[in-house]
Amino acid sequence: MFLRFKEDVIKTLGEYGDERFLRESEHSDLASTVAFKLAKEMKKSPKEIADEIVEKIEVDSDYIGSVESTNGYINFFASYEFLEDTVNVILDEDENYGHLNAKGDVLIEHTSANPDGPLHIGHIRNSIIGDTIARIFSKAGMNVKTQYYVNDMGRQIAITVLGVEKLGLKDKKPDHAIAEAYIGANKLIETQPELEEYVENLMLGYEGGDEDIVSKFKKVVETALIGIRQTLESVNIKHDEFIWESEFVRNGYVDRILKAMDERGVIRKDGAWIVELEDFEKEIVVRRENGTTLYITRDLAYHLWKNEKYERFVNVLGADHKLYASQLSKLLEILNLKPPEVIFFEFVSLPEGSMSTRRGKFISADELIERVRKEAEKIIVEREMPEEEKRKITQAVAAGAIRFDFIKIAPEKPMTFDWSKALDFERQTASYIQYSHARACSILRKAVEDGMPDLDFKGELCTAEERKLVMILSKLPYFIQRVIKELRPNVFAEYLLSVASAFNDFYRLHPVLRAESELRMHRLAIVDATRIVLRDGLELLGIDPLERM
RNA sequence: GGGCCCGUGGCUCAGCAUGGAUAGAGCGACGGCCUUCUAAGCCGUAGAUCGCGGGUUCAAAUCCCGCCGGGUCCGCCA
Repeated sequence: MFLRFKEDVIKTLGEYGDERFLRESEHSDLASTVAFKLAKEMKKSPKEIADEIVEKIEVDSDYIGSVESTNGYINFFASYEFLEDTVNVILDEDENYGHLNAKGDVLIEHTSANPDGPLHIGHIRNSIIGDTIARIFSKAGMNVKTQYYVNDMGRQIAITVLGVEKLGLKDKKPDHAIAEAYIGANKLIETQPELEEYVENLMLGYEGGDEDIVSKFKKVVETALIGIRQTLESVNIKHDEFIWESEFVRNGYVDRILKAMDERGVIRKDGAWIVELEDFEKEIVVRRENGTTLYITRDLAYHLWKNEKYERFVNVLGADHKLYASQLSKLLEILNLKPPEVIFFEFVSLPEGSMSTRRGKFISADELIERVRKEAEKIIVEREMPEEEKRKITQAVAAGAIRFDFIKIAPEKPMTFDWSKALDFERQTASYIQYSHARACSILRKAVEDGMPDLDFKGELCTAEERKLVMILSKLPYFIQRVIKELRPNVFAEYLLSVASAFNDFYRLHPVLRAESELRMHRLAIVDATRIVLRDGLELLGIDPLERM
């Protein structure tokens, strides 16, 4: 709705309707700073210019209530009709509100952690960003698939195979058992360097398709993935597909990409196959002298495959992959293929330094979830409700707290993990939003108990807090659009927080159930519209919108 | 050594793309609010040379240059 208001403002401004000069503002619903820009060339003060523009323009939009010139700003205010349309459209479209009619097949690749152990709190940042982006793209109307690219050909997996052979698998959650084998094997190699050669041979055998070795690798990778999937599920994340790196060796895509590069004449065959990237002053080896491929070769093949199947493909990657990703993109461009759009996120580190699966120095996502759940339990024990419901709420609150804690931070910000903060429910904004939603549900539930309520929003009944709340509700589609354009899901978290906050301001000052007739219907409509936006917004963040808590 | 990212109240962050109206939240601190729709809530107070130094501009947290501090990358590893 806000999007149309904005369009109307641009139209109304005519030749001055440059979107770049529009600002959301506390002084109005939308402000233009165009007068400031014109001041110099027109040799007049911004105030004079703004006055003149406001004088000149004709408003031909039901959504613009008034236009004012203040200190050089041109301030636009939404009309009652805009507010009414907003509430009515939300109530009418319900779960479809926020749909942008965006089209196209989109692939979002996220998490893609090496299957050599459990996900740690750095991986989960990746997962949460990826999953949230996928939900928001999907909401906008795109056909979204999510993929986990399984690095099954890595040295780590070969080492883990060695570990499982030498040390066996402990009886614990599968991904944790795998990590133990991996860490143990690394220690073995340190004391027995001759094992290196064995690892080399495993890798060669796997790429070559040696049946015995292939089945060993498969078992290790699948075991790890069982545990990883469980972890992801506990924070409401589910991938549509798991794509194994080795598939591209076996299905011919690796050969195709090598051939394509060869035909472009960019390969120098010097025993190994080498591509020179002048921009990077670097030589990239894409095929070893012994005929085996490298990680980047398979990744190129994967992206050739993405090019054939999808219109847009987005990767969520740790910032340590920046240089690598730009080299991959450059190679794809040389081949006339589209490079991926990438969301980079900075590291999650521990107070004592960075994490490492190999050294066993990490906090697993499972541990985080478990401890946050225990903390949430402490609050819920005091409530009177069935045990089953308490369990469900605890899980939803814990998963929500974790997801929100990660998603609210801009991806480019490095994070230092702090247990005391992660477990502090006073500062858990997710449960604050869930709680606001539960409050809205509670009011509506009681209204229904009093008999089927009528909802009837009237613009002229709006108080300042109601007007502000409805304006914010009108921006859901606008924020969905922004996330899609900017690939920054944290702005959506910020938005949802503002919805909850505006609702709480309204809640404090405006009794709903005790209000009479017209006012009651008006406020019930606001509550219901807010409920819808909070519910859908929470779902976009992968947080369960609880009706009671 | 070079590239990229971060540096905003005591703490965690938003704002920076597209410069503009008194720099916004939350936590923590202090003082209040449960006979009123869920107190996982609400209200109020204190607290900021926006890392430092220059520059551009009528106007800089935002753009440019230099520096400082932290992170990260620079394999015929993945």
